[in-house]
Amino acid sequence: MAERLYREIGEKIKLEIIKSKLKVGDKLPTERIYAELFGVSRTLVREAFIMLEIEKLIEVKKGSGSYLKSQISNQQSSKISDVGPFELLQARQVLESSIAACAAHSITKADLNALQVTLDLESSELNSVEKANAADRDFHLLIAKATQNTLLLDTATRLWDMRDENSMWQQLHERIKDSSYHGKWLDDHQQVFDQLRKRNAEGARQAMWQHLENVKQTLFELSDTDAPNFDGYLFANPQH
Amino acid sequence: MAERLYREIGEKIKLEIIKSKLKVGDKLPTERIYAELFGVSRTLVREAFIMLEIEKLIEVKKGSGSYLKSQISNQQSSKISDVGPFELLQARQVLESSIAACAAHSITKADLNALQVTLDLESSELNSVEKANAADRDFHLLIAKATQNTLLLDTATRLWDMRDENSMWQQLHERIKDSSYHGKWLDDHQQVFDQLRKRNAEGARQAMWQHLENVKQTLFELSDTDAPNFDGYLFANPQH
DNA sequence: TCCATTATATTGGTATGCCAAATTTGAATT
DNA sequence: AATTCAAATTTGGCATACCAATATAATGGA
Repeated sequence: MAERLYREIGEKIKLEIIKSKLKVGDKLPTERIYAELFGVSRTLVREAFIMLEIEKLIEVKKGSGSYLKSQISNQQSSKISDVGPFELLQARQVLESSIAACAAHSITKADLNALQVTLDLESSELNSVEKANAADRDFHLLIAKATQNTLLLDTATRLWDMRDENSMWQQLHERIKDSSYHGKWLDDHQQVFDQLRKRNAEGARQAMWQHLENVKQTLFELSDTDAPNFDGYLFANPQH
Repeated sequence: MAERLYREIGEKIKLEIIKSKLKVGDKLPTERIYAELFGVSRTLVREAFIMLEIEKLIEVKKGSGSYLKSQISNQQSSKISDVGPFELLQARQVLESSIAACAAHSITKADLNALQVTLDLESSELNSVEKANAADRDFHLLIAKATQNTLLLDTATRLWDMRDENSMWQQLHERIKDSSYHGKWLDDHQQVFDQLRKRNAEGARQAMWQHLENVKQTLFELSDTDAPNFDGYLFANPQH
């Protein structure tokens, strides 16, 4: 474990808030009260409050007190980051296919050149898993960047980074290393690129969708565990 | 202003990291060094470090030091929340239309019922702006929830909440109050609902796209300032 | 020379104490 | 009884001091 103490305190405070049924706008117990309650110094409670403040759950006002800013859900209480890899891929499929379609309208020659460079890098770095992975990330994020929309890039980045935080993905990633799937995905990337160069929005959407469909399929084959429930959407194509 | 000092220190540290060109994995200067550099106590630097840690930018290891966890972009450096309302709406249009299409596959009768209730609420609460606004939020987020995908709901929620943090939106919102646009948007919502009920994915996508197109159009009319650059995408329909 | 062991220094972790802003209280005044 | 204003209290802000874990340097034996 060896987790920093302020986090532990912070989680305890969240539970305390839930238990005492505080509503948005309500005043929280003071730092000193929590300190005594948990048997720690006020410094630690203060750090925990900062954590909650950064998470936008509370608002701290000097001389007045701290106030509940948004309702605490059980999800926020524990770790949200550990969603299944299939759920993550599905989200990426839905969102990134649209981002690719959007990018097809706004992509510039410079963007296309950058993508080309990344594609070349991917094909030349098939041996180094780390390099190939970085290039993979670049490819997807460059497309999001080509939309010229900060929030779309931000969304794509957030989803990608979640992948690396996901514990189950780590395990699956080990097996992907051994396989030769990066070669297959390279073809996928090439097709997405071709559609973008033609500025074909629907083609780009389709290609990106199919690419992530293939990734899901691969992951499915590699995982010996039972597949989580996809509600019949795993292999469904929204284009149909 | 009256912002809490640790935030200020945290931003300064981010700039300092960028200026010194630290890479992911590199070791940061110690808390004591920053404390002396900024002329504050180590406590404040420590609080700033906690802020960066919560933001997943750094990792703090007792007895060893703190390390850069992910590359700091200029966006994370300053306030990311203050993107233009049009950029935000464009992102919502791209993403939420796909989310609606996805939801059309997985939506349950219970979801549809909840949506119906929200629609009724919207039409009955046309006078109370606050209530109508809450219902509006519920409508959009219920659809995201109907995808059964945590991350899609999370994404939609994030985008919506950004709206309220956006300073320019606040001003525009004042004028929307006076207008009767909520009535028009109610029709849009009804159409989205109809497509979802028919489980028509492409219809839902189209309807949601058009709805947010209308919102953009309204905002465009209401804002007397020159429109930001949309790169010809503002009125483009990816379905074309 | 190399490796294991111990001592020292470095670095983050926690507690205590005092300061400043905000709030509350209550006495004085009308 | 209502209002005003100042003193006291409450509450978060910040700094200093010491503790504990880690890393590094020094030491000594093989």
